[in-house]
Amino acid sequence: MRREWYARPVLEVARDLVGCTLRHGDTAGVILETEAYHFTEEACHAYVGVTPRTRVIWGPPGRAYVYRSYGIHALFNAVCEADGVGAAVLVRALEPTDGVEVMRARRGPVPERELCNGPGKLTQALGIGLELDDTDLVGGPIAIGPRPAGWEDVEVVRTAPRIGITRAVDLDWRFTAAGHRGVSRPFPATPPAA
DNA sequence: CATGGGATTGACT
DNA sequence: GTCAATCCCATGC
Repeated sequence: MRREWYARPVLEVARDLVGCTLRHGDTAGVILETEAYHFTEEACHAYVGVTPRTRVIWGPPGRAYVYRSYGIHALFNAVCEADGVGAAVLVRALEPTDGVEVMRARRGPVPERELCNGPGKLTQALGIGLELDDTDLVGGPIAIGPRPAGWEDVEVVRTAPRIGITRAVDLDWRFTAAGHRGVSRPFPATPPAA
């Protein structure tokens, strides 16, 4: 994708990312689930302003924000909106397409469906580590491409509140591919009010 | 300089 | 269902 593609409202990018291909080296998968984060809401790391940790989120769009969660896992985000605006999309789950054998080697003996069905799992499967923080998604080691054959018309569902956060939990900023519900975790206990 | 918490996962009861 | 692991860094004294 070109840089302008990322320089849009973060909710649009989060929605459009579902069905796209995420690639690193010989491994790749189709994005099944995303969450949007914006500096105006408390759950976003950038909420606190520009710090050494959040510098990348506030930077130019089309770059990777990779950070360590719970001291153990690397989570991958695509930085969005204009330079100077703190916004990013967290990729929560993939359907593996390329390099499945490599993924299996990295992930260990887990069921096929658990290779990439979580934000920390997919980074491990694709070999995305903290050293790729602040790398470019335009011509860099990590790339995001358009929807592959068979995914052009995937239905994107704006689902439920985001997962694993303790603040701003009321925002429905999570998107999934229809038919792949609960790819990373079971649906939140409280589904969106009908 | 010390402390507390987090956008998670996997193992165990 | 519950709980520990583990480290970066923001915050407060």
